[in-house]
Amino acid sequence: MKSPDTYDAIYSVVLSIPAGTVATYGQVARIAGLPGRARQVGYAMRTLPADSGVPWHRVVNAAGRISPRRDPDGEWLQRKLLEAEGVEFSGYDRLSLGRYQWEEE
DNA sequence: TTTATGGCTGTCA
DNA sequence: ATGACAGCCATAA
Repeated sequence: MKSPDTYDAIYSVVLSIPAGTVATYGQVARIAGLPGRARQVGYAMRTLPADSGVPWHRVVNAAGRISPRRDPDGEWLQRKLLEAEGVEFSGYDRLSLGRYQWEEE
């Protein structure tokens, strides 16, 4: 792999997101020390090992929505997982960022 | 190696 | 609110 530290930092941040809250890709990227690399965070999620134990569902895009990924079922799964943590959705995939967005330490 | 694509973001029309 | 553009750069072919 190219930079293990990068992924490690990303995972670490995502793992730090409290249940019932969400964070944006850009936010995670910045906290992980990767400003402007939100996309790479998304890639990190995409290539996530199924057994990584990373709560990727707590990461949403800047609009407070679930990003349309390649696997249509994941979108549904993510919403379900978030609802299970107490996050309310306004529409099919929308949620109140102002209320659930994670405030980093 | 080069190219294309992508779970994004912020700005502007 | 929606759509187009331009940066960011790792992964896949």
